[in-house]
Amino acid sequence: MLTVLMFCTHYSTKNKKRKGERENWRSGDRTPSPLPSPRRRLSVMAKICYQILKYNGQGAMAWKLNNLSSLTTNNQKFTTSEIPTCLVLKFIKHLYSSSTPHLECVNLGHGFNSDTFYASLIDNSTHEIHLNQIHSRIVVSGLQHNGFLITKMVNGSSNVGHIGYARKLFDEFRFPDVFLWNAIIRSYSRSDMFGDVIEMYRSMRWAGVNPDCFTFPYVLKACTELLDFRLTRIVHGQVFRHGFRSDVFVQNGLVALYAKCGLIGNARVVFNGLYDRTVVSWTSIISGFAQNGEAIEALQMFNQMRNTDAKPDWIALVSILKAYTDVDDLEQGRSLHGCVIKMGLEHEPDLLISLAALYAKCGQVTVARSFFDQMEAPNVIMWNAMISGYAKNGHAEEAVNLFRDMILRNIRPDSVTVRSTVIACAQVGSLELAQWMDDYVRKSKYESDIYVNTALIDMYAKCGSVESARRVFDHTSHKDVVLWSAMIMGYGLHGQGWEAINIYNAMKQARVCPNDVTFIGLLSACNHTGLVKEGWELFNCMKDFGIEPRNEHYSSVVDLLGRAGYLDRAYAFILKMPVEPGVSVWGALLSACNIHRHVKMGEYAANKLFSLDPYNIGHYVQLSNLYASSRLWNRVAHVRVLMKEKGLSKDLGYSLIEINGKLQAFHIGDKTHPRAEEIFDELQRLERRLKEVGFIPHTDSVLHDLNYEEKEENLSIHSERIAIAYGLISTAPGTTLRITKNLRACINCHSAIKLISKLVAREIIVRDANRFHHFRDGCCSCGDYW
DNA sequence: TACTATGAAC
Repeated sequence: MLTVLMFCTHYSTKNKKRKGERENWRSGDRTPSPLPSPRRRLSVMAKICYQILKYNGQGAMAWKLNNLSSLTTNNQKFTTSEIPTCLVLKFIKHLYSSSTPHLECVNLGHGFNSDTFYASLIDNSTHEIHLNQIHSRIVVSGLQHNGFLITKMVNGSSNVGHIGYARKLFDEFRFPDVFLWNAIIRSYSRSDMFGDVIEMYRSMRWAGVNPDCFTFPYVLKACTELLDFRLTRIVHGQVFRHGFRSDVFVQNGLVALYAKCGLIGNARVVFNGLYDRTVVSWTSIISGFAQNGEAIEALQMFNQMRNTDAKPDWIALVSILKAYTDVDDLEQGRSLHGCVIKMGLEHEPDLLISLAALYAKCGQVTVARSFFDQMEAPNVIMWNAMISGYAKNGHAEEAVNLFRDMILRNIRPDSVTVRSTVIACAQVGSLELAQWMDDYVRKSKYESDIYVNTALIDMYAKCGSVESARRVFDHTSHKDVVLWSAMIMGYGLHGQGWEAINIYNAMKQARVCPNDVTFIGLLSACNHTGLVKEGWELFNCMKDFGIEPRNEHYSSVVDLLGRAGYLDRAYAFILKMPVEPGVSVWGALLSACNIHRHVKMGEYAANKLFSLDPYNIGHYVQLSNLYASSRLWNRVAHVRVLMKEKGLSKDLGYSLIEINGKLQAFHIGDKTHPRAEEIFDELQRLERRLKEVGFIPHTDSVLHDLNYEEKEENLSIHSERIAIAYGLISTAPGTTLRITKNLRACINCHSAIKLISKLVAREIIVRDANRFHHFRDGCCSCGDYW
């Protein structure tokens, strides 16, 4: 109060200055101007100032409304219901700036002081400032103890998103009735502050006020959100005791609550007990079934619903669709789609989005796209469904193009869009694109979004620049376990096992607890670097963190041991596994047998693989290579027959290189490029120089077919070599060449590229199917460990 | 004076 008095004194002494300042705020100056002072001391205005200051903390803000001069409606009369908000506000402003506000108010008619008038003002308010002013008027009119009006005020405050103001209003009211209690409970519910809902509910009961049929829906919703089973039981008991066993709103709340808690049986009992079922009751039980993975039950319920008076709407369908999307059930989704058409709901935008999401997730990108194209104005979520659908199904370029489209059309991407696009960029593998995307993120508001940054780290690692990945990592201030793990993975991919371990140690220092994924990254980093001892130790300390190893972890260890030549240990390790060994485990053993030419064990592993994963060509090729390296030609032929029987043919190898932002693909012996002649000249030149320095091709790999490419007499025309030659003639000396290959690099090319990097003094970065190879000055970052 | 259900991206 002291502040207010000072405030008023202050302004009455500076009365002369006032006029100029008023001009100022009227002309649109946004800095809060001082309040005009009342001409008469101790006027009504002082009270108003007080209220505004108290409830808003920014009293001057209240005076920033304009167009004051146009109000000349003193003699005009409105009934309360027809007063438009703008006029009301003009009126209030006029009232406030007038020298005799109270009198003018009276002049305007009696209706302007009634509670219905204020109720209409409150209902029309769209901003906290309006409410502040109305509240001031209420206080001035002596209506501050009117429970109805204060309830309205509380509701109004929560509608404009000001829960703190609502709470202040509530706290100042001495004896809140059930309406006011409901209003404050509702306010918390609307602000998703469910803990407070329960707290207020408790206080309400403590104050001896009985909850009514409007109280329980909010309380039940809060129980649903908090997933507090103990509380649920208590509240259910109270519902029972207060006699709301047949109130459909309350009972609907209970159905939803039990369904969300996973107690679908209880939900069903409550639902069956309802004799008056509304759309909401049906939707609650249907989505309950859908969320609990009982899609068939949900659909049956939906069909039942269609035979009732409750007109089914699309909401229930959305939750059933979601259930199908979650389990990739395209067939059921399709039949539901038919249902949607039969019901004439196929133009409902939200259903279209759900359908598109289903089709996109199940790989039917074209169908999803047709929905997308059908929509007049697809929203962000629709764009996101398309972008991530494309990215997930190997159409990464399409995803990026869609993102560009989106920007061109001025549709604001959200963090999910950005993240999905970054993931797509990672798949494309172009560093230039990666940098473009990074730039975009830096300029957007998602610069410090941890999910986006995690995706960026992964993207840079996959696009060949572990340094850039590290830069993003260093610039992210809050690091969670996923971000740390992404960085560890990145180092692993580039064969920098020690860096990965350093990061892991730093992570522990930062008191971030590793998870299963962290260890997958660490173990694969050890694999790619040949750190057998370290990998083994890391595997063994997983249990210290309470992490149960999965197949991925076991296969890493098998790989680690097997590659280092400890085949028997690897085999014994598999036998001791507490879970059934999967494809990755036997695959690791087979490839280790391949390296060390252990035919017997390799055959054993291959047979396991053939029964677990019969249509994966890789296993057959591996076995065939194993036989070939042991010169068991009959068996090689036998494997070939097996492959033919299964109708499997080998993947064609190709390499990509990006020159000036354009991706160029080359197949083996590819002469289709316009500059093919120059390319092959360059290849021959390279070949000559290799011979000069004494390079001897490993002819073995022709037999081995290690990289799955067709058997060729001339190893120098493997696709990565052509890409390198093209890169050399198309870029300035010293430029780093970045190549992506769909298969593993063959040992011959690997050795040749090492030398080439030295001969042409270039860094050559090759991303093969497994990892990155950085060739520089005659060496490869993988240390021949791949 | 007012109430409950629901979903799409990751």
